[in-house]
Amino acid sequence: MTSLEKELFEELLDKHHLKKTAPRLKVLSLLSKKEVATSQPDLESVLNDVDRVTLYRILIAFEEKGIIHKVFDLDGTANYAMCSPVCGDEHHHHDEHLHFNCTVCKSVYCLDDLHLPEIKLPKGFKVDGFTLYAAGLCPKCNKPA
Amino acid sequence: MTSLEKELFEELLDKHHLKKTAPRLKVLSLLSKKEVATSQPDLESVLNDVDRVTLYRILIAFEEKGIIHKVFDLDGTANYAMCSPVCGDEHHHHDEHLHFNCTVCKSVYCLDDLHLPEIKLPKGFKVDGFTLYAAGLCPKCNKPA
DNA sequence: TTAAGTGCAAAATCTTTGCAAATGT
DNA sequence: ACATTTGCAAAGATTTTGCACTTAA
Repeated sequence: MTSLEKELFEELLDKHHLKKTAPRLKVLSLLSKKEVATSQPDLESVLNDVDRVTLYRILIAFEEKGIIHKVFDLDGTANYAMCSPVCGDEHHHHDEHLHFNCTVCKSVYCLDDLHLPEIKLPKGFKVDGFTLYAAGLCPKCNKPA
Repeated sequence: MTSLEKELFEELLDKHHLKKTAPRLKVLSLLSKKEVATSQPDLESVLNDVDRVTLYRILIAFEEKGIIHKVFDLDGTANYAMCSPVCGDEHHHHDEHLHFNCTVCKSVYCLDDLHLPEIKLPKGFKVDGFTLYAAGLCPKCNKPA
């Protein structure tokens, strides 16, 4: 973790009135490094010096504050990813992103900036937001053999 | 369960080489009655004479055969719904449906027949199928007070 | 100093597995 | 009769809760 990154993370924690503790910085560092969403078990195995319970609590806190968000992969396991660089305020959650599930490597990509076309629902439904899941092959697994 | 329904369910089970047992018929009857997807805990509480383990196994078997499908609500809990009337063959799963999550009553509607507009992904991704989630108010909860 | 956060132990849940008894074909 | 399917008991895994100790502010 570069010192620049560290500053960024500390700023982020400050902004949300969270203390800048080692476990939290580790989680942020890890998630921000990855372009894909990471499952709780995966995080756990990498952060093996952080207590499992602490990890749970960090993830919950981060999600509440809008620092990270949860997406579910095809098996229904929760994966966590940073909210796009500076979406992070608690009220404005733009959920209009695409989550891409790779069927081979199981990675979950959050393709945040993508315009969804207008979609019309049957009468009576009032839509607050969309989330689109796509399944298929990610660039890495789509390489010709 | 009318005798007509019963016939239908038995036929369905036959088609998939599953025995027509009481627990299975109950699950089918329950799910087919509901327009919305039902969570495993909900099913469990209604089918209180069916063992929890049996329910797990029935749901797994039905899903494998393509009789029902799983959708995840906003909290990540799995909800089960009948596959649309006669989609039920194991190979052709048209996943192009919209799952609507009501934020008030938590119901999950499967709006199967809905055309999704074309969506373009970044280079390198190969898409097999889309699933669209929408959150908001369902017709019931959207009624003026 | 003190409120927030961590880590451990223990409870509560949820899910899976093994096997004998029951059931459908 | 035979292969499935069920129900129970027990193992395994996951998640939550309580509380004393530590740490950032």
